[in-house]
Amino acid sequence: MELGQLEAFAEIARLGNVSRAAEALSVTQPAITARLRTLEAELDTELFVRGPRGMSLTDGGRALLPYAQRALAQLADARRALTDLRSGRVGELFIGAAPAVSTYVLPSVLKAFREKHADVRIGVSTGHTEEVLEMVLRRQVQLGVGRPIRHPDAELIPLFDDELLLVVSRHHPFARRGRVRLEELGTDHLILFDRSSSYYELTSSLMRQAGVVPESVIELDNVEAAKKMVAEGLGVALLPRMALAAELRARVLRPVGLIGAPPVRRPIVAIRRRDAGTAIGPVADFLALLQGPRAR
Amino acid sequence: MELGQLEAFAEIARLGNVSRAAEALSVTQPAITARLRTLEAELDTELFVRGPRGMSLTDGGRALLPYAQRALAQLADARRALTDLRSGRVGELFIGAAPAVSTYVLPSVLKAFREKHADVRIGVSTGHTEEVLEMVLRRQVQLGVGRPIRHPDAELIPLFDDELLLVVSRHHPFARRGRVRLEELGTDHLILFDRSSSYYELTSSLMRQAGVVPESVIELDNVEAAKKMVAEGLGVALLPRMALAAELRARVLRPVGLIGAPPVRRPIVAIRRRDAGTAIGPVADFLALLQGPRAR
DNA sequence: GGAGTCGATAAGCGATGGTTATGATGCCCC
DNA sequence: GGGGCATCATAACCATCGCTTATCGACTCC
Repeated sequence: MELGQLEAFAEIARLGNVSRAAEALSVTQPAITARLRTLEAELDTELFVRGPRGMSLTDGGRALLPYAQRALAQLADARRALTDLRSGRVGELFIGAAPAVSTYVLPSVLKAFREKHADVRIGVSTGHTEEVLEMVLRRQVQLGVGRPIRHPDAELIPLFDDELLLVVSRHHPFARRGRVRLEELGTDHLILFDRSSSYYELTSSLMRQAGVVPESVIELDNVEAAKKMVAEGLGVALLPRMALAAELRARVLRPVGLIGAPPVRRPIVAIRRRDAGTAIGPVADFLALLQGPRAR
Repeated sequence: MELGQLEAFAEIARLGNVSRAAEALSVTQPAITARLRTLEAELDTELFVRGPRGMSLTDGGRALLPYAQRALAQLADARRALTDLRSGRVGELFIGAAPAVSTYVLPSVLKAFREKHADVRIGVSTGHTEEVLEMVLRRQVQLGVGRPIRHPDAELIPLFDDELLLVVSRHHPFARRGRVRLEELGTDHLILFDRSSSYYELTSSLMRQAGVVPESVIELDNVEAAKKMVAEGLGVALLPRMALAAELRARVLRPVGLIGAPPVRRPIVAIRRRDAGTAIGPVADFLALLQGPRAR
């Protein structure tokens, strides 16, 4: 039983005529005759009665027809489904992302994605990068976004570099100067966020290396609160740039350059299972969006 | 997209291994590799990721798999359906039959048929042969049974010869003699049935040819009543043998041979549409049963 | 009765898909 | 860490199968 045979069979049944069916399938009439003959031989069932005005289904043919049609329809659907998938128009997009990414990067990227992919189901799970890796490995999500973390089964795709930025309120003396030396932070209140975040450790070590012991430290568990406190003039903070886009644009917070300290960059990567192959469809499109300049 | 390719694809997906799939399909591994490659090329989609421990589905493969499985399942079902149909085990059997056939032949034949074909839907429509022909031509029934009646689209299959039999009650003087001359009927009451039936005309012409004018005639519209009347001694009747099986066996009615008159035989035939092809399945089995000696 | 339609058949050819043999790669275990 | 053992890919060869062209045979319809 071959597809070509079933196709021929279905067309003959539809058109009641071998020659017409051959034309419809863009082959010659003997080819169709042969297909039908071998099909009948294999099934050991006469499918049509050859009459002087063409072909008419036998009971056997009538019994076969719906199955053949359904099978062919399945394959047509399969083609369509794959085309849709490759086009990214439909399908699923489940993302695991680190908190800052989830809060400050995904919204705008997903908004852009949504515009072109209205029919894609989107899901976002937030967790620290280790948890994101877990989600990827367990296939709970197709794509993770976070800092680089090695695992034999995971592939890391660089997206962009995040940066820890020193920000102060617009009334703060640093705001005018634009650049300060690291040691000057010792005289100020330092606002740290989320001890469980990797940024905490980064910030601390930066301070230690410079021999700076901040006069006092406020510790918070989320960036939003930290930003508010800085804006209120309660202190200064080193915060990831990607979390600051809105405040910097609104000039509510001001960035201050650090003299004598290398910029603290954190690569942000996409995480995929190696065995997922080349990304296609929604995942591929979303990945492209993340890598594009818009994302930052 | 070929069936062999889909089969290979499904097997690889199931077994996660090209070599194993090849074994399962009784071909060599390169053949399966080639099938998969051409399938992937045609669909322009990677279906598996080749890992060191075998193959694992990509998103594309995962999307295709259910379609492929459903298509293959349809074809397996198709095979089964045709086998069932050819075996006659399941399906439909709609019969149109002349009244005498319907009443006196079909019950026993259908009983025998039922024993071997419990799952076949059976339908019987009764009508005179002309109506039976109509039913066949309109495809209301797959098979008609009646007397021969020509039509270009109808094929007639001889089944058996029915015979008009002279019967009398067991107390009738003829019963002892076993044979009488046609002319002797003139002194008796003749019971005729159903002026619309072809038997009426047959009987009448027989009488006319012999120059016999029965003393009196009772005309009925059904065979059952005629038999009852004969049994009650109200007269003699020429009735189709197939309607008399029970009474002859029970010796309630006695057959009487006619001297000097050729036996009046009526062929009973099956009627099918020519364009229905060779009968298969339930129809074929039923036809065989009708042609067999049991039917008579 | 001849033209036209329809399917079957024959012969030849090219493509396709199969086999065997071998290569490349990564893992596992000693 | 290196040999053996999986895995899948590739190459070369070959047979088969299916398609095309050309023709036939049967039947219809005007």
